Amino acid sequence: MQKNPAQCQFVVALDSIVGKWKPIILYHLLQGKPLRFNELRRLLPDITQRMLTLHLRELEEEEIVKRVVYPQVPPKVEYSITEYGKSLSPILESLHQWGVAHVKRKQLKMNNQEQTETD
Amino acid sequence: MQKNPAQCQFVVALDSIVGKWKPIILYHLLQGKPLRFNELRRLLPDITQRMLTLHLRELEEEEIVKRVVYPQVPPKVEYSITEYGKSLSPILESLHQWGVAHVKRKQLKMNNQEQTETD
DNA sequence: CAGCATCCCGTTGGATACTG
DNA sequence: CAGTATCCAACGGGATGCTG
Repeated sequence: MQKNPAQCQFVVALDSIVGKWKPIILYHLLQGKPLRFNELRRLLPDITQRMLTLHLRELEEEEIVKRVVYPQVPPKVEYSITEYGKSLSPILESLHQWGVAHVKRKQLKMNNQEQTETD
Repeated sequence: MQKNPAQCQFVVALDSIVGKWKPIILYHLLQGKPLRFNELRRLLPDITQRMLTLHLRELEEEEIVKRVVYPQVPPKVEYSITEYGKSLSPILESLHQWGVAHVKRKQLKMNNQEQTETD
């Protein structure tokens, strides 16, 4: 790892965001409504139970996500974004926008290529 | 991977940034001055040649970084940020700031914990 | 100088089965 | 419902040696 502390903090921030499903989990929780475990599963059709659990635990550890267990049968657990977690919102937002633009750019390039190929 | 296209773009953006050394490489190139391969190595003392090459190639592929080869002996290759690549700057900047704040927060918490333990 | 090739290992994530 | 446990595959990344 890089020694220079001024440069290392990128990584710290990225660690909280990186993980195959973390951005999407955060996206849904940032909508504001607390979500139950299986609600999240439904929103992320391809995630495995295991990964959902792991990622949620990590986000909880960073205090980005809050986990509330309702002591009842059948069990009910709700996940929500913390106030602190909301501070990630602008970053996610800019990442998202940049991503959209980036994809468009790539597609444009692809089209131009086909164009010149068929010329 | 998530099917919903509106949510997928996070990942696209992250892909361009993620990689153990990419943020730090970008940080240096965003200073504006073109850098030679070995200059970058010196700035990232712990990176291996292999990883520097791989990451630079990926960034080049995304047109975030421009690679210029000077046909001379010994070879000289300069890497610089593209105009397009500069559009990542605000994102990197916010990530950095969030990272700094996040570390401070963690340290504060650690200190408080020691405090209560020794009470 | 600026790489590429090869081999290797640890981590991340996936598949599946089981449980309070 | 909301998880755990176990096993396994893929990939990112590291170490080392060679080259135009």
